[in-house]
Amino acid sequence: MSKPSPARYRTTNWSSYNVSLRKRGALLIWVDKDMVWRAPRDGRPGRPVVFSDAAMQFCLSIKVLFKLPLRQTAGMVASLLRLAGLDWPVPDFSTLCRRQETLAVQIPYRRADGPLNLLVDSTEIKFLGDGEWQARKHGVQGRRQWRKEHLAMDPDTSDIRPVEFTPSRDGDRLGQIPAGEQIGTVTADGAYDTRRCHKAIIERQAIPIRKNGRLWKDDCGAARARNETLRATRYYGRAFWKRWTGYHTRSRIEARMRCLKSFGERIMARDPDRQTAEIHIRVALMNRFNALGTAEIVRGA
DNA sequence: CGGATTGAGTGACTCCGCCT
DNA sequence: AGGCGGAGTCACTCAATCCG
Repeated sequence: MSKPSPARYRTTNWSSYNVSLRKRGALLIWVDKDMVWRAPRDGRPGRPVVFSDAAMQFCLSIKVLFKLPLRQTAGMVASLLRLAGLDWPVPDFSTLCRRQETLAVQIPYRRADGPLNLLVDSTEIKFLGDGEWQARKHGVQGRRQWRKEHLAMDPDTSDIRPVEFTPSRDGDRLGQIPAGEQIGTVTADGAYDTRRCHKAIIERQAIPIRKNGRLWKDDCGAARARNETLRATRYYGRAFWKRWTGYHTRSRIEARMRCLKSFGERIMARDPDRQTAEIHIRVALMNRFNALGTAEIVRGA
């Protein structure tokens, strides 16, 4: 048996790995200045991770951005690094695939002062194709597979905050917002008007807001808070309420949804975890580009 | 030192989509 | 419709590291 070639990549000077890419000319605008290509020692037994999560996210970002398959992504990243004059190894496409499954994508976001007001919406993204493997894997036959994707936008910065991405039959959760962060209001449509959602929102001491609806039974804190909101809405009327809650800004999150869809209607990954990672990478890219500059619209004199 | 653990590389398998 | 190439995933193997 022929033994694996000595290294497809030249041996690397590991000590140079911690050099900030930005200092290298910032060839790649979405690379964080603190990005470390090589994974730090984690002290666990076993073969250590070669590539850091940041490196993985970078490679997968290239993949998403240029709509490349895994194999071509590895080649493109190698080429980019060469252009940047960096002698760094590039993960194998198989490594990319495996690490994508467990990758915790870092989604950059900016924060304005004051409590966070969230606009929540969801959209659906189609699986790759309708092949038999899906029916086999997911036990659903003859039905198109969709993933529901939840986005929460911070209207102050237009950044998308970490989202929950669940199979459509699962419930909704207000996850991934740091526990220390104060949430002011959560604005969502009727799809989120469930007791579980309200419970999650009330637990964070936030005010849930929705368009219209009937009163619930006053049997728990979540229901009472919701009823109060509804009564206020009815009392003051829709127009005032709209101004009060800024509901019209919902159109902004729908614009962000369209933006997200511009990455393509389909996700390449087949496994749910990898799909989640892929969506998160799209969101991270959107926020990154958003942070580069957003049009500021002011009323004329 | 050697077993346990875990990540990376390799080849094979399967699916998708294009082409004929 | 079927062939074929490209692509994603998986099982297996190898390699590196920890720990008793």
